[in-house]
Amino acid sequence: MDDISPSVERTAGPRTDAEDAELAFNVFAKSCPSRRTLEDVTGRWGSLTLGALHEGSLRFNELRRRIDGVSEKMLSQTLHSLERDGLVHREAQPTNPPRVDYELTPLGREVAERLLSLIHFVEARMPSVLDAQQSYDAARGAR
Amino acid sequence: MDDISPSVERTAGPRTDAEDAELAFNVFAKSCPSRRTLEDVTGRWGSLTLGALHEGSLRFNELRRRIDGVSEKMLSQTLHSLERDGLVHREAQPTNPPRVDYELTPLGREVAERLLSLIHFVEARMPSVLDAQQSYDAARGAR
DNA sequence: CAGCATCCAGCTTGATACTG
DNA sequence: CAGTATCAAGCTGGATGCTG
Repeated sequence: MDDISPSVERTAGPRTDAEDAELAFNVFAKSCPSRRTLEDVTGRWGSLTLGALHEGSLRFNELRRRIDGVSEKMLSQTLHSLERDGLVHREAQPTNPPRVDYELTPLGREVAERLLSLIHFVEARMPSVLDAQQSYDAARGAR
Repeated sequence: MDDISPSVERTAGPRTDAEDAELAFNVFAKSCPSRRTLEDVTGRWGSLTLGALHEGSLRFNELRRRIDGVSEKMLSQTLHSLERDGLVHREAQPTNPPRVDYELTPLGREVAERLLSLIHFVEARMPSVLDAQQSYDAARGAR
């Protein structure tokens, strides 16, 4: 029940490549690797990093300033994950002082586009969300 | 510099409503409320909950089973957040045993669509991601 | 069934200090 | 500049037990 290969629950019959991909990697299944990747992408710092890089390549400390509140450590860690997933490319120049640029890969760009669609939508609807929160808080727990 | 109202950095001049919304609520700013909401939406359990509810309304334990690995506590907490943000509607029937259905609000549905676009894309490209991970691991730290 | 309250292990995170 | 290393602390999240 806890098999190695990508989690799958299928019935039978032939399938298209598209079906295959979606069925083979199902985020709703606990042990599916797509879950980890989705978390890298949507995580607190991952989403903001991809969002920032969508506008163009940035250096380490530029990213740090752009993403208000991220620590050196978390940014470093986040960039490693995204690079490992093949979403971000790291370009280091062996100069002194060192200069390293980070930019999205083609795959990363596609991911970032979908992510930004979500981010922009949330930003645009914040007034509605804030209203809902006030109603909710007014109704129940003032805590 | 740490003001109360939604974080803004603008130059000047008139603006459209759309511009207004995007500029007023900027996730890249640490203290902007949109950041919290984005985290509710993209968080580990929030994203899966919205994804699951996109296919139709579900009861508490149906959700629990659907989202492999979520605990009672986390699901409960997640649903409260999403309800508070106005993305999920809770419909309780005062029967015995109790029956509670959760479903997306219109706003929640729009968010879920954008989220699912991202989720499906990631699922579909997992083979590429897995390849990238292997290359990365092979090159550097076998850790 | 649909939850809430409590406890606590441990992973994540943030400061700080140090390296190339 | 671009990170790594280390350590304390706090929050996340799981397990358990109970309520309506």
